[in-house]
Amino acid sequence: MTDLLAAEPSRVTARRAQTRDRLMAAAISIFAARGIIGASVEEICEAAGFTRGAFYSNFADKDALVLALLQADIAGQYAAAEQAISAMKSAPGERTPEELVSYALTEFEAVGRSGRDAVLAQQDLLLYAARQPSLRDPYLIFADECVRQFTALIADAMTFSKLEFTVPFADAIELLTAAHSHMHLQSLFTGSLDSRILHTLLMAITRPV
Amino acid sequence: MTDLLAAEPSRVTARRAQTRDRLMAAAISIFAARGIIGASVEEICEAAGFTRGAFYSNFADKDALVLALLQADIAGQYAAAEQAISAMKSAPGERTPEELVSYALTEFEAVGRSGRDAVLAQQDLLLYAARQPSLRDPYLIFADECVRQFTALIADAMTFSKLEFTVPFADAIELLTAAHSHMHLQSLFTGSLDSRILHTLLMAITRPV
DNA sequence: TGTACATCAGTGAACGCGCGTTCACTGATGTAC
DNA sequence: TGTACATCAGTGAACGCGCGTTCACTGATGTAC
Repeated sequence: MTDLLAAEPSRVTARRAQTRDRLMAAAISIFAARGIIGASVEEICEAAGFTRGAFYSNFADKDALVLALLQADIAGQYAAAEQAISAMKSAPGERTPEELVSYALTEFEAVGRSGRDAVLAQQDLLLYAARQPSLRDPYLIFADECVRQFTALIADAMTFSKLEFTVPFADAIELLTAAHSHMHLQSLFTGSLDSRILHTLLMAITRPV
Repeated sequence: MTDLLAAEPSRVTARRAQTRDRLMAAAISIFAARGIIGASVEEICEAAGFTRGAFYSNFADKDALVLALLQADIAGQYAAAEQAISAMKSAPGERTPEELVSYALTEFEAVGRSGRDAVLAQQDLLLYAARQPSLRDPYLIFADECVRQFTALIADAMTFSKLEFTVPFADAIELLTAAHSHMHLQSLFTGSLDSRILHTLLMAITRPV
């Protein structure tokens, strides 16, 4: 019994895990460049330094890889939120409450996946999931988890900064999420992330406690 | 001289224009279903009732079709904005100023391309343009024009409703655009368009003159 | 520790398929007399 | 109006190519004695 249970995790050897990781990392940049639909398995394997056989030894097909990426992203998002909160709490200099929250959001960006590749890949993922019925539910779970992390971050930042929303909390989160996405998509064309809009929105929907 | 000038438009026969239109309409639904990258020329032609030769007789390649779609969308957007404004001005019943503006936005949705296919195709177009250098500038021109229409609509609606923004006008437009896009993307998963967020935002960033 | 064997992880050739694009063609449309 | 000819618009077969997926294989890793 004990042996059987122990056998399961030991099946996933370190070598195998590393191969999976390299394939997944390569996939993000290839997805960003060509889109999930346009990315060929060969191109991903080449970028990761493997042949196509290695891919099919690790993933049933392209959708399985996409699913694995979705699940892996949640962990990173969680770490980013935690780190952003503690960064804010030890923010240097004098700051207005709004600036503190803004600062937390900026940290959140910096820690999480927020480069051009990540933005392109993530947006592509959304569209892919909206089209592919088999990925719809996994994506919704992923999105929910992202909103949960984001909510925790904001709630903590608001309490710390002694601010409250002038609109229902859920609406505030949704508006911030919308502005956040918009900002990222803009950055695909301008080349740089401009968080002014997020700041404007924050000021418009918050007040001191 | 007159003949030469007159000859140009007569080159584009009615038959040819109709073929182009049918190909473009088919392209939107195929793009929505499979993505621009994943959509095959054959599938588009089949949906439009032509063979592939007809496609290449009308468009240099797939990118030329995408470009034509971009340009065609601007006209539709313009008509939608105009119609939304006049619909608002003759809105039935008693309404608060915010409701009037909300109503104008809702009308804007209803008239313009805002079905599931249009949302998917438009979002896909954004990503496609962000990746394809040759489509970057045409897309930016398109996006600018959309913002211009949207701005005209909002400005008119605000004046009519005797409201003003509590944030800079440009920021207000950007926030509304962000909420607007967010709403549409949400609808891809929920299946229905929920404009509550737009209304919340409007109330948060406006006040009576 | 050393050896013999078993299992595992990744290789690379092969397959069938569908794609984008081209082009010689034919029927439809337009023009000149 | 009718006829003969020219141009146009769309057809459909053909091409070369790259893709996803499979599979017999080999070298690497792990295990038992």
